[in-house]
Amino acid sequence: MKYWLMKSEPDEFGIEDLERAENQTTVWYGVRNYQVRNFMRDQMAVGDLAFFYHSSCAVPGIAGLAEITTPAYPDASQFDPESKYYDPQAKAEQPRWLNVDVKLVKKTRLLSLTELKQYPELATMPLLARGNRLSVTPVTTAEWAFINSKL
DNA sequence: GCCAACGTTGGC
DNA sequence: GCCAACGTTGGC
Repeated sequence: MKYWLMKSEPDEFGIEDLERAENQTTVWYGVRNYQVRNFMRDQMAVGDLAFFYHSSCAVPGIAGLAEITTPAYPDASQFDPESKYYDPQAKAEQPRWLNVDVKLVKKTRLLSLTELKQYPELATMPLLARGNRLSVTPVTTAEWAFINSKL
């Protein structure tokens, strides 16, 4: 099993939205970055766990834990001209973009980015690397355990 | 295949 | 709202 960190803007979809969602599950759609798509396609598996991270907000940080509940499958929004994630170059017979479903495991206290940066144990996390913009990044077993001990 | 221009992300 | 960082696009 692998561990991940998945970013979402709480103004768009936050941990409370996941809590309220049917089955406390949502489609993690809208990924339009090849590296992230490949993570989902090649490395993610059902049962993997993820930190649910709030980005682009007043206090960015980890807000909860979630579980991957499906393999990667085609992201429907790429075919929807009404969607802001519409990709006119995506073809139904060869979808370009994939998504997975995630289910809430639990809401946690908000472990802020500021606090994450204070732990030397976490210094090598891609999240904390300069200029990192990936919305999904891998988390090591050690990082997963360490962060959980602080939640 | 190079690389400048452009768009997006995301912390501050 | 600013701006650094980075990915993508498109002209050549």
